[in-house]
Amino acid sequence: MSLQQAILGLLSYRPMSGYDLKQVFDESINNFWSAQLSQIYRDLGTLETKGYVSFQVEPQAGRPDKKVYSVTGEGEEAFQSWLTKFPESLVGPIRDEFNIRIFFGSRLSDQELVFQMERFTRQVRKLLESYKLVNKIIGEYAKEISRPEEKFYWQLTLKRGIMMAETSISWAEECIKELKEKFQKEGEVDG
Amino acid sequence: MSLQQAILGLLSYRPMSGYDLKQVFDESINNFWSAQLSQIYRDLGTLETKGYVSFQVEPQAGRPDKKVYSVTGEGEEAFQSWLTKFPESLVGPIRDEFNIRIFFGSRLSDQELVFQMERFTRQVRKLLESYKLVNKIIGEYAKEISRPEEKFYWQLTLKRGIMMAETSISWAEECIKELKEKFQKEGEVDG
DNA sequence: GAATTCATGTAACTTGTTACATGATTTA
DNA sequence: TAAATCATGTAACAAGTTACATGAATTC
Repeated sequence: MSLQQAILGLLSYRPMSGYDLKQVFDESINNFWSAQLSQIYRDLGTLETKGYVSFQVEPQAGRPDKKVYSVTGEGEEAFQSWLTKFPESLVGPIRDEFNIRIFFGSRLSDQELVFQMERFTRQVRKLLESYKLVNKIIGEYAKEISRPEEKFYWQLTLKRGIMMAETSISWAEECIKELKEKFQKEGEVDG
Repeated sequence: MSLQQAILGLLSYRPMSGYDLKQVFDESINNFWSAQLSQIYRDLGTLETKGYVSFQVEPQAGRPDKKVYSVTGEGEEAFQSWLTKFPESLVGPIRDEFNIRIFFGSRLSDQELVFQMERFTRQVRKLLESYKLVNKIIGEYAKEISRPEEKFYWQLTLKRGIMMAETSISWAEECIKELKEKFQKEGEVDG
């Protein structure tokens, strides 16, 4: 459901093709909602059947034709009504495969866990770096679509991603410390 | 995929019915992986077809029969091999509907956003409270299954949940502050 | 008397992922 | 010459959600 809403919201800024939408997802929304191209195309189809979007074919020289989608009046209405109806529960389920492996960590060596945790922090640090870039893109994009007032809200959501990433790093570092202490103690007992 | 692995891992501690598994998910794993009962039953079926689990029917007085599942040798092997093979990317996609609404926050009033943010913090605070309970359950459960060494790893994953929840609250409070500043400024301009 | 707990599931549906297919143009 | 980019999608599958069905026992 939410992917369709996100698509409607993005199209309300400016008409786009499925391919364009994928770029926007990857360089901004990705932080809290990701989407595969195949899913975007499918949901654009569903939205069209519902009458929430319509498209115009834009021929291109030496490139495949573009289908440029825009939100219809009905779509605009549906999106606005979805947006204002916040669900009772604002905290959704989390799914994290890394945590499952840590949960069953007794089956792995503590050295292996430290190694994976370090790999984890490196990946999250990269993510954090990419967020800095997103911050720039946000400002430019807001100007591009002549909606400077959007920037404020986009930054709120980005801020959350940044804070979460920073917390992830702190957590992993804490884990590494505890794991190292653990196998130092165990070493003492053994030796 | 991961749900099946989580089920195998939990069953390796002690044989359980689908219903039992649901309880364990709800009061511990829920923090980073949730599951519907219907999905658990389905995946138990799939695991059985794969030969990774087997069950024994346990008749009960005045209650429906229990199907108590346990991990087979093959299942044990499959789980261990999954566990040791960490994927290249340790940071999975996030999906958060609340963030989508904030992202498109310019379509809502700042007062409404403050209201929802406050509701959000209250819900996360409740979650945090429930984590304290989980902490107790973890200790008891580790003893119950005679695996005191598990507690350490369970606490690592729980710690992450706690830190994430705390960060969410900080973020929302920061947002509320900024939103209030925003509409105070706008009030000044208007008045 | 109504709701919750225990215990099983099925069916229908929605959402997300992976692989495949096409084909020109541009960059390394 | 291989790959990435632009641009469309389809098909098959996996995973997750919601609604429905049964039925006794217990608690409010």
